[in-house]
Amino acid sequence: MKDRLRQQIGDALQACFNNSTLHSGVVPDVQIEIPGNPDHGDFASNLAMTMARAEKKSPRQIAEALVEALDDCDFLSKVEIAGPGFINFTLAPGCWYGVLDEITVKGKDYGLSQVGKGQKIQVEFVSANPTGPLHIGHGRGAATGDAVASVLQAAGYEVQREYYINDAGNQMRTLGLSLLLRYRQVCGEQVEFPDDCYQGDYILDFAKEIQKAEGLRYLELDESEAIELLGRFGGERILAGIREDLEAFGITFDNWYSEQGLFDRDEVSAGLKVLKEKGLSYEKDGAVWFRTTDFGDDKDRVLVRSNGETTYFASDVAYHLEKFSRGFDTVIDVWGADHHGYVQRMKAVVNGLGRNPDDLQVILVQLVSLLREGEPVAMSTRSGEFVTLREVVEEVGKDACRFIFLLRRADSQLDFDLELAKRQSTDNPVYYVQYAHARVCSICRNAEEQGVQILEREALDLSSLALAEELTLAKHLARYPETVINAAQNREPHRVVYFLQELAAQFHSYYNRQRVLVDDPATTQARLYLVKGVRTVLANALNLLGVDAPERM
RNA sequence: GCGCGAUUAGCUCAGCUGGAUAGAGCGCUGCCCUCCGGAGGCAGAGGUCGCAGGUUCGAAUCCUGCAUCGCGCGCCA
Repeated sequence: MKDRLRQQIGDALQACFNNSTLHSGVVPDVQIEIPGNPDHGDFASNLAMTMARAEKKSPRQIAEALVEALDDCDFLSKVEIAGPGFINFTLAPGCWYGVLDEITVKGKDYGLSQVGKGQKIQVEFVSANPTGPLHIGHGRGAATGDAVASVLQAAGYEVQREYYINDAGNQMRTLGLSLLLRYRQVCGEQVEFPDDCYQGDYILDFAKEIQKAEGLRYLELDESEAIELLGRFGGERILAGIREDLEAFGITFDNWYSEQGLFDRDEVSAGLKVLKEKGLSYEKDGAVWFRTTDFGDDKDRVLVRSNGETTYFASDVAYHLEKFSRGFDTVIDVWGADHHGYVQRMKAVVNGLGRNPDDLQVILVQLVSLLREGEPVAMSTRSGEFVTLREVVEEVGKDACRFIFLLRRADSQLDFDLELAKRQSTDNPVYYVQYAHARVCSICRNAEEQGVQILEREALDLSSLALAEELTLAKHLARYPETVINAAQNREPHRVVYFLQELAAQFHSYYNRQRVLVDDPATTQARLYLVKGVRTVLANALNLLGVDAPERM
């Protein structure tokens, strides 16, 4: 619709140049926006104002010339010049109801587009270390990454979802040590459990299981061997749990990528070699450094420590090098906001490797504060008693959990009230939206029970959709595709959430004032057609967020 | 100290990348049940968009400075 209008304006502009009403010949980017105030029509263009300087005429004069040159066309019902020089366009109601046909025809595909042109994008998210269960913060990262990926897919990008497993390095050793110490305790030894070991109860539980299954075997092993074995065992075990938790959360990855694999295939050392050959690294104080300062970082970063061990950063360099070699146009990393200091250096790496730093985009996900009836839920990381994602999903359900995680922009800190999430009332945004969907379904069931025959499109008379609220609903439905595109291009799935809340509000309001199933058959048919469009769009949008659209609740 | 991010209604937050009278939810006040699910709806009050400058036809939005808050600044991961 917008494009058609843009075309019309472009033609009018050309006509003005041709008949010399306007002189500059400069064709600016025609901006069309949707005014906040409905009195200003359905669309508005600021074209006349932006041209004022080049034309050396007042915006209103330009606007008049443009409006004069505008072809008569059936889809515009009113064109006005207003304010300092806005041109406001009001569309004929009929063309808004055309969107209902589009929705009906496209069904689940309504809202999909090809603006991504098949560009390859990888979204890497969660990527929690396999040293403990996922907690609530990981959950938000999971919901965000998955929704970003979905929204990108809907916009025509080719998307891969990847989980990077940090299964190498110190943390696995620490995990092995933690398990070994707990195991010794379980076996009756008096050993101290240091602060820098993993404190959570799950470690102790595993240790008990191991003792039960394998007896005292690990006591007899060489300590370093025991640590390695237990670290590997524990890591695999925890990772399996993470997969289960994510599955229960409705998230599946296309690829699980192991850091250890990078070492096994010598890709870390290969990556280091690439850097050296490009002159991007140097030795100092017995360590190897990356010249990230050449690309905007604060200081250079260590790749290989003086003791010969590579850093996590070295793995990440190799990992991102490898990612881009897989042919992605853009790589998106979803990180906890506490890692924001890391962004600059990774972009420096990408830059140093000869790519546009914007090819790596980082979405930072802020903390989640867990509340219960407004009171903070204690989350002591010291004792390891954090709230796990699993617990929260079990308590409030997948849908509420995912929806609430996406309620705010990712970089905005989020309050998550467990009681609110469970409440079945208007305070709870997820129920509010799902309920709208269930209500439409309910209406459709009633229609069926009453024996309402659904007519073919040709037999429908949409002119009975004459109410302002009906037009408003149709207009909102028409905005869904661009909402998805905006969400994709800005990597901001919360825009879909806001869209949904508004659509649900409009629907509830309409429902409350008007009956769909009325005595007049033509009106009933037309309203059912409208309301089914609402249902489809609600379902499509919820689906993008990984939230179910229930038929009854 | 340096860097990053924030600052919008009593509270939690949007604000479509520079547009016209700044929006929503919660909370508050007052209404609406012979009605397809009241698990709802309607209305009202509530703002010098942190402060001060600048850019221009036009600024919550862009630039500069300041203030306050949060986070990050290991040869950890």
